[in-house]
Amino acid sequence: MPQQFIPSSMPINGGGHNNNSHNRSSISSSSNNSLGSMSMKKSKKDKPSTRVRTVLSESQLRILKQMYTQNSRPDAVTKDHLVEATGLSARVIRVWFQNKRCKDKKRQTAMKEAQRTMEKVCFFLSFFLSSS
Amino acid sequence: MPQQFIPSSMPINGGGHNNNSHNRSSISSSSNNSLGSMSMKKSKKDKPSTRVRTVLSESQLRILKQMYTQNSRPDAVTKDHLVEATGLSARVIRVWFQNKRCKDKKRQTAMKEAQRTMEKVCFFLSFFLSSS
DNA sequence: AGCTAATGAGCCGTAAGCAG
DNA sequence: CTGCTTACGGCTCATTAGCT
Repeated sequence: MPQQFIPSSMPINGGGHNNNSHNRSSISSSSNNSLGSMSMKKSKKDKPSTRVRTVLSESQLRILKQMYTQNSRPDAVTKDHLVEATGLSARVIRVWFQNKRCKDKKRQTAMKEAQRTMEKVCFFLSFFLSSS
Repeated sequence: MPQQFIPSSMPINGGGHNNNSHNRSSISSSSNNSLGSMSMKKSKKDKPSTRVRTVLSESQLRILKQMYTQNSRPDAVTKDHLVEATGLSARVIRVWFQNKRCKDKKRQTAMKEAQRTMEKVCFFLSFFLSSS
């Protein structure tokens, strides 16, 4: 249930990294293409654990993001384009956009909520101050 | 930013034992690498202690350090380059950067602290001197 | 002894999986 | 498709252990 909570406090800090980190990414190490050949069944029964997480490289991410700003819901042709441009599989592209949309929406909702509570706080604050 | 608390908050995650070990003993001190004939796999029983400490050669270290000055937090592509350039495993590269960052940070913090206490000392010193 | 690779725990962001 | 959950890769920080 609560994977998501609204922090409600300014980033007190967080351990760790400066807020600007866009550093994420990775590349497939030299030319792997793990798709296909690996016989991983899609049986829903048991997969004790082998999910292959593709790590997107900086450049791939940049391409995807740019496209996203133009159109968050690209049609098939566009996706095809992206496949070619990034070298990723169509599936990865699709999933990326899905996740991105979802994430964005969630963030926006959280932001609105935060703003609302902020306004409330400000209101009460001004109220108390004016009463004295 | 300077202060860092370790929250130690709720233990949400169950478990989490992940261990991937790619083990690769790369011992390349400048030249020779021949084989790792000694393949000590980790048998879970009997050697609580045999860590393979990689000794970095001068040239490898130079490459890493130079890259570090440019970017202390390289992305995967860059790391991949480093893997190729140094002949070290990706894991070793990653760990090196982690340790380096940590070390740097610690040193910097210590330096700041030292400076602060220095200022205090100077202040008191000047105070006592002026009083006489 | 000091340096510093390596390890482990705890956490975060997010790609992948699945239900609806 | 959305929305939620899960598992993975990487990070920090503290600690352990192998060199010179």
